[in-house]
Amino acid sequence: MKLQAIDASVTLKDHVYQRLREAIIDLNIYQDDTVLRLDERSLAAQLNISRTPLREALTRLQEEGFVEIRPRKGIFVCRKTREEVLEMIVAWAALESMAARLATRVASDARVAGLRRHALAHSSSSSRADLSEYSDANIRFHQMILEMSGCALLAKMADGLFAHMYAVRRRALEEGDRASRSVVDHMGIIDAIEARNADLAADLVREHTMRLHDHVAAVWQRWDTAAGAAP
Amino acid sequence: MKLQAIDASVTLKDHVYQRLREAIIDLNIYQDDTVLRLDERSLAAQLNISRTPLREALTRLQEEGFVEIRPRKGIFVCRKTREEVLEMIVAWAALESMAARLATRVASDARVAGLRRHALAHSSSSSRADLSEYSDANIRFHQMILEMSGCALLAKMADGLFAHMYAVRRRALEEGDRASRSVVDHMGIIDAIEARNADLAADLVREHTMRLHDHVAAVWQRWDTAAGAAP
DNA sequence: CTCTGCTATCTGGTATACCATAAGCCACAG
DNA sequence: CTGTGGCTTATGGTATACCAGATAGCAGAG
Repeated sequence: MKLQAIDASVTLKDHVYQRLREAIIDLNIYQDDTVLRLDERSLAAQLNISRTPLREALTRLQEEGFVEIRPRKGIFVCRKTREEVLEMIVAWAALESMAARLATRVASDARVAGLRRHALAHSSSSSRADLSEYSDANIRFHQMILEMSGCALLAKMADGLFAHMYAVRRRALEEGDRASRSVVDHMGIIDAIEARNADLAADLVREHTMRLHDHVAAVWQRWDTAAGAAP
Repeated sequence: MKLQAIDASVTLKDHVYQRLREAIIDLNIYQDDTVLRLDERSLAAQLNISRTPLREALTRLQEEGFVEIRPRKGIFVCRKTREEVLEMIVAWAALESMAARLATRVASDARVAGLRRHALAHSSSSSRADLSEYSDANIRFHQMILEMSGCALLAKMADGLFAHMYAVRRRALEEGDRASRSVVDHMGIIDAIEARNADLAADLVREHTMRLHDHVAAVWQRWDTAAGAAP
């Protein structure tokens, strides 16, 4: 008889953490009049657990910048300011640029071919109305580069940033003809990696991501007034 | 009458977190026969608090990779593998390289002058036996570049990496004539920033940090056998 | 009518009690 | 002597009780 091993390392607090994380990411907090207040007791009741594991999950979420816990005031989902978003994009550009550089050295030809295949398969959707699909494919493209670096930490750190930017990215891509420009950029990046040109690949990735940075900087001035220390 | 506002947002769990973090960083776990096991109850007794805030602090430390919590097994201080250390150095190079690039655009002449002053003040200690002092000054040098970027997130992310590398860096600098080479590198970096040469500054910083990467990769093969999933 | 101060209540912070699993020890059967 | 099964104990996981600050509403003094 063969039995599958049971993973006893998944605890309630881990489940709760993941659930809350997904829920918060799905919120699309920006511009909505969503209630950003979380109540420990009612959350615990909803999830049918006690406050203890819930609080440990919330601690993790605070650590990652998804929520802010103000003692005896409340727990609030964080609304990133424009400056914070811009800084996240800068950090992302830094990480992915390095990833592209490494990829030119360590990525197999097969992986590069796979990247090109992915980019080609989804390039058409940029011209269609289905920008949401293109947005997902676009994120995947960047994740693939990060994975091709062979450096798991780069990918992990970038993923942490991505999580905060799902809402942002959708909106950013929907404006102007950024999508088609994006396709051109992607092809250039793939060519550089394929040619094993480390400096060029790193430069192109950085410039590509920093274009999003400049775009966000130019388009969204309203944000910096939205959040901050409430009285 | 003027009174200083009281910061009521510092809670026990925050204190505990900081204490434990410092204690763990001071451990210099590598190569020691230090006990890596932490016991919740005895820790709580030592700190004279209950387990609840302690556990929340430990959750944060786990999130940051300082400890590993194995359900019903124990809490262990993490010993990074050689591969993990190398990846941290890569990520660090990525972040600081971008920081240097930004610094060439936004750092004031005064800040750059301050950086040069710092580097000059401590360059002599590299030839002396006091490598510990040089190591601290060296870390400070890199932090200054990160701060000069004006991007707080880059600095914050890099600091998270530094914390894990205090033990590593001390040892790395103590071998060979890396210290004197380091001084030369630093001056080149300062010159590039002063000349507002973004590409050069970014390249020099990256290459400088990646030299540490290659050094660690070459010197410490033993690590990759040390840690891992214990039975 | 207005302002002050009390109080009821809500919220997160902390302490404690209890639970389930893991691990080592030991007695007993073979 | 050896191996098995159960018991004891240690450990983290979870639930619950209690605490103190924060907040809003209300009553009474002015």
